[in-house]
This record gives sequence, structure tokens and C-alpha cells, in this order.
Amino acid sequence: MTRKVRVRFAPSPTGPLHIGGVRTALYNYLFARQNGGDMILRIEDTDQTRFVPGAEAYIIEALDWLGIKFDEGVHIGGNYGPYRQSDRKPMYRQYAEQLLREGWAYYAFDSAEALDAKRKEYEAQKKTFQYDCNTRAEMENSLSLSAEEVQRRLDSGAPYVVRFKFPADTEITVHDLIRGDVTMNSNLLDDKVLFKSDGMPTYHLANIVDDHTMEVSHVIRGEEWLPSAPLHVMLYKAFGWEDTMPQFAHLPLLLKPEGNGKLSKRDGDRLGFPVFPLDWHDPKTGELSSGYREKGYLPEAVVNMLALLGWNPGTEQEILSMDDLIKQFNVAHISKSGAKFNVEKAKWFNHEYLQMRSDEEIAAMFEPQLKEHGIEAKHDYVVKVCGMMKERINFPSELWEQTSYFFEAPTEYDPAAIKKRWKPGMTTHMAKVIEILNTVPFEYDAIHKALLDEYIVGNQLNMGQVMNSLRLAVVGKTVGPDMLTLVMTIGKEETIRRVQRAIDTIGEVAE
RNA sequence: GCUCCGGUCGUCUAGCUGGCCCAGGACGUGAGAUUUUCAUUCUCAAAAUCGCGGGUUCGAAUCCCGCCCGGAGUACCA
Repeated sequence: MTRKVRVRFAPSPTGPLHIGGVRTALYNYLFARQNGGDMILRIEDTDQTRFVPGAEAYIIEALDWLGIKFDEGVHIGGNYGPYRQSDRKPMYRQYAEQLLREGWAYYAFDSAEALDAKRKEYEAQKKTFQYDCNTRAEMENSLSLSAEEVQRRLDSGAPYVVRFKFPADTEITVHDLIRGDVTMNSNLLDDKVLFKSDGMPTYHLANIVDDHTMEVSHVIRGEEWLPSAPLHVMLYKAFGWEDTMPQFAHLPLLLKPEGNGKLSKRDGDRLGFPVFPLDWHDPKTGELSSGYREKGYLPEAVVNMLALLGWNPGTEQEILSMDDLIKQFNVAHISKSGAKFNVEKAKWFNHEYLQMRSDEEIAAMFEPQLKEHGIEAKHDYVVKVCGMMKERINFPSELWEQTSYFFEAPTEYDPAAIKKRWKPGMTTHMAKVIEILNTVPFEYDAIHKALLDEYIVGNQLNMGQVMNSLRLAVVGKTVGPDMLTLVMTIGKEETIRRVQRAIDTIGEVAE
């Protein structure tokens, strides 16, 4: 059976897209692209009470930033629309009615309070109430009530839900592409609500109807859906859609870095790494949750890191572009166990991808920072500095602290460095440096010869001592690139000014 | 509680059609080299009694059984 691969990413707009959701979207995307299939964005907003304004736009923007593109969806349309479940509302009722007609579902009139009381009652006996084949007879529904009574309630406009009627004693097997066959007995499954009293379907009904009508071939979703997968399989059977039932793959969970449990919103800002792709301002609380993009992560790095959290190519290659991932992705290599998020590795990925970006691109990321620090520098100069210094950083935000001395003279000198490097007689040596700069052509080799070879080595001076003092004078600390390269970069006049200032400020020290 | 899914270095993982594994790679960590400094880079190292206990087998991380631990689900939420 070969049919066109069509997958969907189906988030609900209840807040920012969690990074685990991003991974799900990514795996769907890789699978679709690899098989020349379609990638669909469907919004599952059947719960009107949980709707959060801005969430849908956030999801679209986040995935776009990461390079996860769709062929169909709320934002671009397509031949299988609408792609927002609330816009599809009118079409679900007929399916619920079909199930009702064919005995696969029944009306239930139990109020929320009645259900609640029932649960409490069971709890008191240390049992758990489940609305299923064993208990439905004692509840108020079209199975327990007379046909006349049911009709009377329906006619009177009494609120009701439609529940799935699980057949008793049936083994239901879900074939999962990652875990193999998972079998459950229907006696343990509850009669899930399919259609709510507000006229909206629940996720369970909507997702089956939509996947079927949208001709979805593979459902790749989080492991939290595995327990309800048997219901979904039964629903396909009840509708008579078994032949075109999609194949399932339930992805392992993303766990928090320490301890156990699912990665949650809280963990991110507590442990210093984002849980969301983009910054999210909660419209209600005003609370800000930070995102990868704003933290300075490159989208390629996030994609690569996420792809490898729960999947591997089977080779030792770790740096994989989106194209590599599309070529090499396969469901067979998705792992079964949950993966803990590792911040250090995320940083490493970002470092690697930063090195691949051109000096020009790094400079473009850096220039806004320079502006914030009130620095006006020539673009070419910034590009040059970035090229020289990018290998030292994991994030663009670290650029300023790594390179500030390229743009402004030090205003103070590290005391520890003074103690260690600035020895007696140093003012004389520094004065000599100025003299050399003033007399020798301002070229790397010439200065190297005059200062290093002739003056320092020629006079049997301590190379490290003199050069590090010069560094201290120019940088203010004992860090930075090759000293003469640094001098060549900031220029003759600036170097002389800084050295002179160091002589004046630090002065001569006692033996 | 019940159901289901998991369990290899600190972390992500390779391996799971049994021998090539006294378990390989990566991140991180440590050491050394390079460098006038810091960082980078390079080299090396430490790091998993393969959750535990039984079996099967000449041989098990890999197969079987039991147990333990963890996670998810258990809503008119998705």
C-alpha cells in the first residue's frame, strides 16, 4: 500500500510552543520532506476555555524561524481546509451521530457535579471511578435510561455529551512504529467523551475525523498520547476507516535536566536555558518566558540539537544541517526512552554553528550591541574583529565582553595582573615600546623584529613579562589574541596612547 | 491504585537478527602539547558490574522469567 505521505503538526493554542512540541514538529517535517510528502499545520482549539490570544501566531513564527515549513495549514490554506478545528465545528456533529446511530456511542446526561460526586464516592472506598463498560449502567445515559426518557431529555434541550461505547473484553492492538505492538484490553479503557455539551468535539473525535478527512498517513506525536491510542484505533474501526488509518509513532518525552519528569515551563528559567523557541510574554500575567532566539541561539543549532535528542543517524556524525537531517532521518533510529535536556551540549552546538557563519553575519549580530555601548565603529573594522574573535564565543551576546578593548581603551587595570606582570623597570620597557612604534614602520614583521627579536631577546629580557605588560597596558587584562595582531588592529596611535596611559597610571613599582 | 511505556559512562547515545564489546562516539570533566597571555586547536585520560536477580547457551548489553526503579495516562484538556 503506497499512499502519499501526509503528516500534521497539531498544537493547541494554549500558550507558547514548548520545545518538546518543536521537536515533534521537526520530526514530522523531516519525515514529510524525506518522503516527498506534505506537512500540515492544524490548530486544535476545541477547548475554547483554554484559548490564549497570540499563541497561534507564536507557533507559526517559531516554526518559521527554525525553518520548519508547511505545505498546508491555517496560515497558508490548502485543499483540505479549514485547518483550525473551531472553523471545522459544523462538520463534527454528523460523525458523532453516525457513531450514535451505529451503536458505537451513546448519550450521557450526567452533570459535572454528578460525575464529581461519583468520583468522590469511589475515592472514599480507595477506588478510582471510571466511566466504562462496568459502570455505565449506573449512570444517566442512553444505555441505562429508557428510549422515551432519552428522547424526552433530548427534546427538552437537556445538556448531554456523547461518549464512545467501548466494546467489552476486546484486545486492542496499536502498532507503533517506534515501540512495536502495544496491546490493551478494552475493559480497562474508559468511555471517553467524544462530543462535548458545548457542541464542540473533544480532541479524540476531532483528531480522528480531521486526520481521516485530511488524508493523514502518519501520526507522529508525543508519548503522552500512547494511552489513548487504543481509543483512536477503535474509532477508526467504528467509522469503517481502518484501511486508511494512519500509522502511529509515539515519540519519547523530553525530560528535565535534573531529577525526573517532563520538561516543564518552570525548568527553563530556573536552570538558565529556554524551554521555548521564542520569547513569550504571557498576555494575562505579563510574565516573560525566554526563548532560544532571543538568547542568541542560531536556528540551525536548535534544530540540530533537537533532532539528536531522541534520534541519531546511526553514524558518528553529530553536526547535521536540515538537509542532512532530511536525508538521514528514519523512524527506526528514534529512541524509546526519554531524553534529558543538556544545556552544555546545546551551547556547544551553538558554538559550532556560529563558527560556520561568515564574519559579516557575526558582525551584523554584534553591531546593535556596539550601538548600545555607545560605540561607533567602521563596519569593516567590526567584521575584522568578529572574524578574529568568534571562535571564543558560544553566543553573540558574549562578543562585547570579549572584544570591548578593540573599541575602547581600558579604564582600569586588573590588580592581579599588575602584581604578576608589571615588574620594576617596566615603565622603561613600555617607553621603549612607544619609541619603537614611533620609529619603525607600522608593520607586523617590522615591529616583531624591532621589539621581540632585537629589544627583548637582544637584551635577554623576559619575553612573557614584557609582552604581558604590554597586553595589560593595551587590554587592561591578560586576555586577548596575539599581541602584535592586536596592536596592528587597533592601530599605532591608539596603542601609543594606551601604553602611555598605563605608564602614567600604573607607574614604576618598587622592587 | 490501575493501565501502558521505558531503564547502557554525569548527560545525549552506538550496539539489541547473541561472539568483532573486559561496551564505541559526542558534550562535559581532568592532564599534556601549542601560544608571550586568555581562548581556540590538537593529543591523551578517567568515566557505564549494560537497573537487580535468576535462567537458556560453549558464549548475553543483546533471548526467556521474576523483581525493582522511573515516566506517562487515568478530565465535557489537548
